[in-house]
Amino acid sequence: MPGKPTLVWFRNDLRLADNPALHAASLQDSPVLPVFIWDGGRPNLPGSASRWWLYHSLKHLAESLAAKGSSLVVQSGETLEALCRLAEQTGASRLYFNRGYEPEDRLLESRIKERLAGRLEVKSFKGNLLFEPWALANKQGKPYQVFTPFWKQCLTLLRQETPLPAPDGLAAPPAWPECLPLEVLGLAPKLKWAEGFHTMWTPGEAGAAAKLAQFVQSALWSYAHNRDIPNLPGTSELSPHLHYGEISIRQVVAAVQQALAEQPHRSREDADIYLKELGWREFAYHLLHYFPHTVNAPLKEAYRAFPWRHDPEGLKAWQRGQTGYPIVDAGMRQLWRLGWMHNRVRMIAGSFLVKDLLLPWQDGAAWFWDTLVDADVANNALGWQWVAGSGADASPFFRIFNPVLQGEKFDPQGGYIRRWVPELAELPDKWIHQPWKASSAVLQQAGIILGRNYPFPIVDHDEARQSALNAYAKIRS
DNA sequence: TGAAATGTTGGGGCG
DNA sequence: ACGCCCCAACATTTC
Repeated sequence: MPGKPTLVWFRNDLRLADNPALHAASLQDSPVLPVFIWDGGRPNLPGSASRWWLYHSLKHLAESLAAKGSSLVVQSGETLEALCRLAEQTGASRLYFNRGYEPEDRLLESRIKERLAGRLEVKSFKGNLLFEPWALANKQGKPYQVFTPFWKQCLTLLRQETPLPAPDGLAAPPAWPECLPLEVLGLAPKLKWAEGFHTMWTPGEAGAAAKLAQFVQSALWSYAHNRDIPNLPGTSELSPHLHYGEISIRQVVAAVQQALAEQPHRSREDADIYLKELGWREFAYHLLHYFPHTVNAPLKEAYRAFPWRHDPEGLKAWQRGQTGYPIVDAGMRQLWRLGWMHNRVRMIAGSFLVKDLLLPWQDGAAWFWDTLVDADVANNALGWQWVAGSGADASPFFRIFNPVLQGEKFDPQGGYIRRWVPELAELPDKWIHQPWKASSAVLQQAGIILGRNYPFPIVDHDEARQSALNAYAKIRS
């Protein structure tokens, strides 16, 4: 029987299908030893919501591996130490993994190769992006800072690729190393907070595949319009699955391409717009790779001098969905309940924090990091810097969302508000996005007492807009 | 992947 | 019939 085992190090690629590292390992005529290591000391440790997801995803992965006659070896501790120890204990001759793209990942991977390459074959694969950050450059040979040309190049390079199948079976090693029960990692939240997450999410590869199939069957074909309507399931809802690699980006693209090929009458325009959104994800990783400091600091130097306010009460009101602006509050409460917020509302709520409250985007990024199940270093930094106007190809600072107009435009019947801010449910459409303008009779009729069961606006948007423009003027010249 | 401020136009009321 | 004014409606500029 077989030679020495191949260690397959699982990270943000918690799937069996289209997993290049696992696939390559399964082709070797030797046992496969899947391993996951929880390093509680690493930077950018997943936030609470993300850890909830990870716990369930690992559980699912372990079951899938068991069904293939294999097992997931779970350990905790410093990653390099754990891998060395495992290599030693198991006598492994190979270490395979899919590359990660956070700055710390790059560093860790090179340390692993340095340390282990003499003793076993260390091989890494591209599993999580269409184009690795360093694979693309503009005509001057420099990293892109504008999305459109970046995406144009992506499209010229994009090929129809067939995703790899899941391995039929995985040969087990003669003995399994020590494995921690998942519960020991302390990933699941102690509060009941996350219980509602299950109403929307099924972490794991099967849940991801189901979401993709559902999306390609329906919402994809009205994506151009419906993706902006927060009260509709108009988006793919794949972000957390993609973050943990329960589905690969290549599988998603292939599914869209295949649907287009099989149903030529379908709207290519909608599909193209969706693919472009995936392009923003690629762009985020590209930027993170070349400008790693932008996780915490603005890409545009001038923004370092921006006169942000200090307002713990305002921040708290925003976090709890008590700003008095219904669309903002609805978004923040959806986030708390589902670990997710519709993208249109992320822009509105983000703009409100940064431009109406004049609070640093890093505060918003930190809250999102802890509460989003799809929290992702690259996407979070890109999204917040876009909102704040301080990033690459960002929304100009003076582009300030009006929360009332945005609400009226994208939630005209107020269904989203009524769902997430139930105390406003009885208000007529006309006032649902600006309850403070309703007459006292209307408010009474709807059972609302402003300042009691729903707050007055914590800032006046028109005044806040002027303050924001004044603040912006200070850093402009 | 905004919104407000400002500018322009053209139809209709009216002396 | 004509010029003048008003002001939607739309376009452009500015933040």
